[in-house]
Amino acid sequence: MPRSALTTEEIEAFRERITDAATHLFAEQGFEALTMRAIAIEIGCSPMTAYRYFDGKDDIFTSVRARAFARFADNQEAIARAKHADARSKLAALGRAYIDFALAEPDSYRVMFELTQPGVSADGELAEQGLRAWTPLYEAVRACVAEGELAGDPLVHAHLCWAKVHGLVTLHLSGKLQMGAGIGELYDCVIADLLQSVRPVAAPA
Amino acid sequence: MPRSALTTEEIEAFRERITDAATHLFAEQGFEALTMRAIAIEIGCSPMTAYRYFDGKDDIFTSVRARAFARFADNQEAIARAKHADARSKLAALGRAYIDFALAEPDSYRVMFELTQPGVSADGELAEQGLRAWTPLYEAVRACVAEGELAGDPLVHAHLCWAKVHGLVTLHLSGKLQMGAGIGELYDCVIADLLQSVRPVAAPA
DNA sequence: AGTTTTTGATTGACAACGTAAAATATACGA
DNA sequence: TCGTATATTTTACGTTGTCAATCAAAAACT
Repeated sequence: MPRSALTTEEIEAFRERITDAATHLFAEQGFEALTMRAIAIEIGCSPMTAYRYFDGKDDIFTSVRARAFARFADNQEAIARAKHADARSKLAALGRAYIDFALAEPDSYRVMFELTQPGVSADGELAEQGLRAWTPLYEAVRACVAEGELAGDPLVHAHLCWAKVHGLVTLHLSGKLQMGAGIGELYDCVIADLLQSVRPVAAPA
Repeated sequence: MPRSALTTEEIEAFRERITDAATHLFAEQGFEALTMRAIAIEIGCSPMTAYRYFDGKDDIFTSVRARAFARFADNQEAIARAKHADARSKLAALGRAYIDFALAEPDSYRVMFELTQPGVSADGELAEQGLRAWTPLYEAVRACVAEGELAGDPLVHAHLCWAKVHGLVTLHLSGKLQMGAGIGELYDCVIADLLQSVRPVAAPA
């Protein structure tokens, strides 16, 4: 019949090459340099070749985001696997790692959270890696509940912890913070605040 | 000599018309619909006319962002002017108003914080309105310090408060929160956490 | 072996984008 | 009325994402 159809592995390999090129271009020269033709040059093929492996540019970008989430999830999972004195210090370590990752790779963090346009499907690889990235923090908070360090709903408190680090990182990366130096102190405080909020507190008004 | 040059007021009026049209287009059909030619149609003139009043599309977009910040600043200042029982309840009210604004006008909030590309100048109308929007929160925290509700650096704590509400709102608007309902509870908790963090606490580890 | 058929990759083209340059319209001082 | 400085439009160029048509290659059947 036909020329031997591409294996699933071959397809996945090519998808990975394209995602690699796109990730590289984005990290190197920013979003507006992420072009179909630029990707094609990087790959060494025609601009239309990518269309056989992706639905279009948005799909490629979604793949880039999923990869960024995957690397972030790897990072968080590694911290979660490491030994910690107790649940609270584990949570603090996860928060530190979260911030460190975002500041070490601001482009990755931006592509994960900032350039999110509505209309992307909630399922697929992106959702899966996003869940992976979120799980360590959630489990750490649940552990704090199990050890009696936390009174309320773990889901609520985990979201609160996430919002604190995410908010500070986002404001920092977009240049909104008014304090030039002393940012380190600010991050210390947000970590301390993470731990403080998981102590039993009076019910909110 | 020449045909009478445009007055400063006329120029400002035209700039406002363009900003109006751009704001409207963005809120109505999203970012990708914000086009030079679409603005021109909305205004009723040629696509190149806007270039006499703005440096280009980025400049127009910056003006849209400045306007969004201005409306947000108006909102915050109104809350700050109102009467409150004490400094802590004033801070809580500002936090509530922050969240309410962001959820009521997600497009405005997004244009303020999400689509921020590096390279925009830090001065001008945008920076001015951004400062206006930030000041009420900062002053409220400073008042908490003055009333002995807060031990540390007001600048640090104000940034922390900002990060908390901004982080939660941003995660919510980008669809990252895992809790379908119960979001109201989450926002209640972040407000409570705002107040809790301005109580004297032990020095961070 | 030669032809057909199926699949992958390329080329060409199109509409839309931002915007530089050239051309045109407009209104006042002479 | 005419000249000139200013406001606006027209034209055009390079780039973008992507559809349609074309090309290339390789396995299967005659």
